Amino acid sequence: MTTSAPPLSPAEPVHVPKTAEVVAQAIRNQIVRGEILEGAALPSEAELMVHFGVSRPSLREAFRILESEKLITVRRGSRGGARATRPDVSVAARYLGLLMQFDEVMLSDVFEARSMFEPLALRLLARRENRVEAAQSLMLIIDELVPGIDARTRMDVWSRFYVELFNLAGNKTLQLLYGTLTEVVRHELLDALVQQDADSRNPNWKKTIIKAMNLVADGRGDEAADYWMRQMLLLEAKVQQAHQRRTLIDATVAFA
Amino acid sequence: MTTSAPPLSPAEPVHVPKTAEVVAQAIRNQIVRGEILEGAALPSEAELMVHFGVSRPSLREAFRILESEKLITVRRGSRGGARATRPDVSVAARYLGLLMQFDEVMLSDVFEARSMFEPLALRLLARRENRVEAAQSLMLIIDELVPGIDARTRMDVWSRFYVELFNLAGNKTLQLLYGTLTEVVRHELLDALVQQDADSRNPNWKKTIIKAMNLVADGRGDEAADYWMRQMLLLEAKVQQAHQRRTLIDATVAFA
DNA sequence: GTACTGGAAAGATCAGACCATTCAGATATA
DNA sequence: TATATCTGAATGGTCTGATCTTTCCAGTAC
Repeated sequence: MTTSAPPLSPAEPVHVPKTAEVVAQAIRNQIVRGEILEGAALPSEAELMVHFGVSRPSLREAFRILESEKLITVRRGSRGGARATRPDVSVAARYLGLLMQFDEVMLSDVFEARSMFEPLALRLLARRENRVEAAQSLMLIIDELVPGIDARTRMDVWSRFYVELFNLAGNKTLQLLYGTLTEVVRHELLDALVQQDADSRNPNWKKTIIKAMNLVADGRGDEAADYWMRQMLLLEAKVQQAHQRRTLIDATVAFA
Repeated sequence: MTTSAPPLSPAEPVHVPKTAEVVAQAIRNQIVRGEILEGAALPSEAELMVHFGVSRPSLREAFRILESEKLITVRRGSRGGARATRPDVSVAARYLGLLMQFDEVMLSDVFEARSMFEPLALRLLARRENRVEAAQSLMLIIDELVPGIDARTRMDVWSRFYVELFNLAGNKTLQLLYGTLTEVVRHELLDALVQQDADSRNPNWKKTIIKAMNLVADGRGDEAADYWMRQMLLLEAKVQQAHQRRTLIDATVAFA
């Protein structure tokens, strides 16, 4: 007799992994787990082929995947081959940027989100024991913003400031996300700063920072955050005009 | 005569793009720019080979890259081929997860960051004109949290609540980042909820939400955010114990 | 009209070849 | 002896061609 088949749900297309994916996954795991150290060389293509029992094209497809994830870099020539690499936020930023382009996210939207992160860092920092020294070291960075330096250098200083801010704040996740967002709008940031040059020398920026840092050092994180956010909103108002209605897709040189 | 070479900076190895990368980039651009619509089929391998003037292996390497980015899906058989796909946060989440594993980010760190996002959404929402209706619709979702439902369903309700919260808040970037973070800790979230089941029926959760929503509807976003955050810190204290010192790498089945 | 079946379309994988790059050691030269 | 140059081996980059597998569609039998 034939037992009638049980009713099935609508159909769920299972993804059959291709050889390259499987191989890439295996290598990825080894790297992430630390079994292959950063900078260490992987076996040669020939060895990996026999190890995984796959042909060269399949192995190379796996390499391309891992390369696009910046997990490996491949060099040719003698003593060449694949080496494990430390991935950075640029990859995550690329994908987030992609998603944002699909969603037609506006630049102003990204800047808004970014400016909401900074107060979070201030709050966290104000809760830490080393807040006084932290605030001081941050002000040291800001001190480098002497009048007359060019936009490029200014951006570097600001970058270092924020990296250090989130670093001291102590939440690595926030730090990563902020870094990713910054990477997404990196070009626009530079533009904004260049434009700012035309506007003013903005010496009162330092005062803003100093006041916020003092609040942090006093452990008054909420006030620091509020103050910072209000100041940022003022800046945003300016930047918004420049980025009004612009989406990421307009801004991206699209990896060209 | 030989002019002496000018002094060079330390040496910056230029990345020579491989054929597959170039092809992948070209296709990616077409997809992102909307020249290839979601779900639309790309030309067959044979056609793309002549179009880009590359061999089959190179083209296939490009396919693997795009596939790993969820920009295309490839089906075999008659009427098969590559089709454009809408990428989702899972890809970004995978990479962020990778980075976090490298940095040995603790789970508690991710949860902390995640819980700092929600107040941001409340603040934004309280500034919007439709805040009253928004708060009401959000409470409708929370109403589904009747006693006795299982953890899986509860997580779905919570997911919908947060998706809708960030949706109504109006900042797509924040929404994306929150979604990404949630994806990163998806498994642990379910665990946490299951554990919660053992703890209590927590009927006072609803009260918390209702109070926060009322504050939002009143346009008192700061208070709502503060209140929410305080409540969340209480929860975190519990969850922290479970996740104490655990890094993402412990938690990840590592794409296995 | 329904169920089965054969073929065509298209990707998955492999095998082998040849080219290009890089480094190290050998060689030649000052 | 020291330095510059050459040469070859190692290794990845790319291509050509072939075979296997999956999938759909149309034709055929009942």
